[in-house]
Amino acid sequence: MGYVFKAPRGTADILPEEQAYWRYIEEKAVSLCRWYGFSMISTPAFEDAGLFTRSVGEGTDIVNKEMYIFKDRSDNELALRPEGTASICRSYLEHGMDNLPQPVKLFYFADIFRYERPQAGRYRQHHQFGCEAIGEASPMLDAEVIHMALTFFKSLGLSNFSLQLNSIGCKKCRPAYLEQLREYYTPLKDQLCGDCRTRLEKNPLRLLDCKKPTCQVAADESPQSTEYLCEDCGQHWESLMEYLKSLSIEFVLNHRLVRGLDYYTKTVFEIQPFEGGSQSALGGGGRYDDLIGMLGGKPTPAIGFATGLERIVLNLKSQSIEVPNNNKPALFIACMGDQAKAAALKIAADLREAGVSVIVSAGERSLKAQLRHANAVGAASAAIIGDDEVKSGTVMLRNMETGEQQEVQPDELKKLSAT
RNA sequence: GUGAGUGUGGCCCAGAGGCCUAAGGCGCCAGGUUGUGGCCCUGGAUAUCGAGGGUUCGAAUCCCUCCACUCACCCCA
Repeated sequence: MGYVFKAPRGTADILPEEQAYWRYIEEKAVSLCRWYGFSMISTPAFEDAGLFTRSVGEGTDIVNKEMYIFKDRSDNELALRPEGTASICRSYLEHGMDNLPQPVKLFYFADIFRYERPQAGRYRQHHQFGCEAIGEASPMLDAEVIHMALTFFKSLGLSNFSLQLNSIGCKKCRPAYLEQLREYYTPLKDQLCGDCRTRLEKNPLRLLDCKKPTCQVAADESPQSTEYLCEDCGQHWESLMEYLKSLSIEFVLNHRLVRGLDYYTKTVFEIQPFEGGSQSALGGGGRYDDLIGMLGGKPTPAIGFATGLERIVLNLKSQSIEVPNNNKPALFIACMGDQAKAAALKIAADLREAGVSVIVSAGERSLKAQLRHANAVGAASAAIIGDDEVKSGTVMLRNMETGEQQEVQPDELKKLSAT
């Protein structure tokens, strides 16, 4: 391994043998989005850093210590996107999508960058599939997005997860709740960890998801946000649960689920695998009714969801879920002699035009070696072309499964369908 | 940021001061009679033993420093 370059820490090559998983996931996602009426959108991998500091929040870990910030040659402060939603909202505003029929439903695949210590299921560059429904406040949409997320995982064959759900209110009712939290926690201050003492001042919500045992004990007894919702949020919350019920969606009411981004309002949810702890969430999302406004748009409610593809692959593997592999060629052409090579090339070209996947053996190898290769790549059939075949204008077609072979006209090969 | 573990050919790994000019398996290449795969057999290529320094007559094996990777914590996907 004395090479000069390697993939930077926290990044990974997705090798050919891995790609089947990725295609499997992407194809499911795309067709699912069509069923739910979402259209695909792509946005740049980097944006003005301010977009994220403003939307994700100054006090969040993502902005504080995980964002890839850099200045370009014109001194613009840019950041590799640390999440997907902010960019989508920026694009929504920039392209006047508020003039489209609402809600505007968008989905995306995006590389996400966060400067973190890598470990299982966590990378500095990872990939998310996400969707956002912008411009409608109804909890129907919350239910639909949640339903879509769950359907997505189920359609992949995953069932080893639970839906964690909570409502964290809005800017009207949250201050009162935060006040309750402070009142509750302040007498307990001495039992809290250092982080939580500062959270008490800066971001009391985050007190709830601290992992330290002593802090957890405190969190168990803490006031619950759903008890302090305002009229509007309370109604929203109740209806959402009704809708979920009518969709037969089970969930775990997790009053300590608060999520790490500042822009969430009302509904928040996370999909958590049964194994792997809380740091291995498959996906998560929630409502962000104030975000578009924070970015300079008129008040526009929205809800979204995102999931990490690496973590899905991890789960597909741990659940031993098989994914289709379409990489095997229908035909491998072995050839010997200059004339045969030219003929092989021509036949392959014609077959591909006819929709048959073909690999032509190139180079100077023995027939034995060529067939070994045919076997290794999993070709269903092999065509052998040598001097005899060149003379007669035929090819020897060999079934790689049974070993049977027969002389056929090149055109016959078009019957071989791609597998 | 913090803590723990690991670093030997493309991959998995043996090896614990001299028998290592480094074993084995997988994979790769070639051959087992002339144009035939998958099994089997034979042969072959590929290792500055993570890097640098030190101890020693002698180090992959001991010590130091650094680097990388992995896992965990924080937090998220």
